[in-house]
Amino acid sequence: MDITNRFIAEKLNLMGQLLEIRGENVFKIRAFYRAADVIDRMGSPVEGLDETALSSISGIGKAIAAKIREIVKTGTFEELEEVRSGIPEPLIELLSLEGVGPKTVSTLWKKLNVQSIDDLEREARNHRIRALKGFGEKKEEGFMKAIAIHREQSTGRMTRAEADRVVGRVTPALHPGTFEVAGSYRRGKSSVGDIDIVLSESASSINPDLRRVADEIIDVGEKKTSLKVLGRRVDVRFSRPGQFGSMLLYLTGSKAFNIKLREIAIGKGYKLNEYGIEDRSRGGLREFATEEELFSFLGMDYVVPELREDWGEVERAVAHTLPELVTDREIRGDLHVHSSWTDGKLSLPELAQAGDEKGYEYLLCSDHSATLGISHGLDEKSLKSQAHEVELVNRASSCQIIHGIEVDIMADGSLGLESRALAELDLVIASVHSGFTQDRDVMTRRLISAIENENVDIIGHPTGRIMGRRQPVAIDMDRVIDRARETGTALECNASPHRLDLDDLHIREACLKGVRIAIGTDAHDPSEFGNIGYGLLICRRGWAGPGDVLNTLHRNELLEWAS
DNA sequence: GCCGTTTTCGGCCCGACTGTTTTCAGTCG
Repeated sequence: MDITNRFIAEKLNLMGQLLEIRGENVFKIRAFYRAADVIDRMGSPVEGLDETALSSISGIGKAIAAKIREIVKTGTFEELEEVRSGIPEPLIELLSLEGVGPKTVSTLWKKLNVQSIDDLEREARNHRIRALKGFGEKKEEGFMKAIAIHREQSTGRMTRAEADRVVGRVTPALHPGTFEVAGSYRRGKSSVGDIDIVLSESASSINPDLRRVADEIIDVGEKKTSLKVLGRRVDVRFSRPGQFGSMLLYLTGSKAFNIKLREIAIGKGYKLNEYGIEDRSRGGLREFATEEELFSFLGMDYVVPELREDWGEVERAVAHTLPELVTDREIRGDLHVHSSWTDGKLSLPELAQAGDEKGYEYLLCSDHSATLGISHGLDEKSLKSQAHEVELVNRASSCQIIHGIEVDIMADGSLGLESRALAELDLVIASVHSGFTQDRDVMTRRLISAIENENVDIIGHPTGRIMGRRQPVAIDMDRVIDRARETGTALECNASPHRLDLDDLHIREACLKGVRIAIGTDAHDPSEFGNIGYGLLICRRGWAGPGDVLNTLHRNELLEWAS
């Protein structure tokens, strides 16, 4: 059985939670959380690393390195099992309740023998909690409410499309130029937890407008207001215009990035917070209306939001060696669209026209192959007719249709169409659409045999994940990326907000190794062409430069690359 | 438990908000 980074991170995280409930040293606890976070965010598996290699990773020392080795060998570690044996397992679920942390759990457990959410509900209903020191009526009500929320929704994250709908509802209530959406939304993450907005107007002047667009007001304060909009949490933070830069920086995060920046400030004798920078010895607050001024004050280059993850960008900004990222100006076309020849809505002439309107040089028409029954896929014969129509349409349009296909990768790694048919096409995308539950080794070999096929140019949505619906397939991405580099095959960044596949970390790994990325919207409908922006954000988060992305090539360069 | 061109010991990001309190603990982001 493979030990994934996620699995290791979960064990370390669990250790942190258990130690919290036990009331251990907070810095020891933090060390476990930090190590878990570091492991979880690493692009390549740590399973094969020895203790020396592990402890050279920042945030992992000798002790945790040894525990990771133990997890790889046995699936757990001795100290974890020891701590776990003294604490009832359901206690941990209590931590997922809003407003309930380790101290609360610990007190409830020791004083009232509350071991589960059901226990807590019973005690709260019988008003036995208010009798405890430090607890009262409000706390009891809060617990009941938190339990209700917990049961109602195991709160999933939003897709970017959903986040855009929430933002689109809130921002008309705000005045242009007075606000910025911050948080993971601004960083371009593939999914978003809640929406954070920084606003340079005062609470009193704007709150009535916000009330109108909200389903519910959660909190109202002088410094921040929390709303529920379209069922999602929106936090609005008020800032004086003169302090807007530091507030925006703070609320954009990521948390790890903020901590790194504060450490840099400390190293220079300053204290950084959301109001500005204080001189630790002389006092006095220096304010920043823009983020650019703040970065400059700290001697750093401006770090775009997409890079703010503490993946090495802070050091690069200090050394003035930040990478050049791909931008929308360099995108010359969409490398994955469907037509009405199969399950798409637009005919080829309509596609070409839509491409024109987007200012594209080309669109890669990649309909499904016949093996995928549901979408009336193309066979060799219909591909020939389609090729003929493509030729006709291209004569009348400035946006050129590149004739391709999205061919199925079958369970055994073979392709859904004969090589003879594929060889006729300009570009071939190969994707997995079935048999997602194969084990890791089989799935990896399946993808690699598609990569090795001489006709395949791009692997479509390589992990197959669909947000909130389907987990990514088990796959050895290192091996896939290595083989893609050796064969000159590109990997897709599927820009559908439900997929965003590959995601940022894998894009980063691929680019580091010299594998090209193809951004494709997988559009079946004209409204989906705009999704290209989501894919672009993910690529930028993966540190992709213009040279890493196939869509920056001119049509003739692209066709040459594919041949 | 982790970390280090000022440190191998003594630090570890910082503030808002709530509910419980007469000055603070706990939780959250």
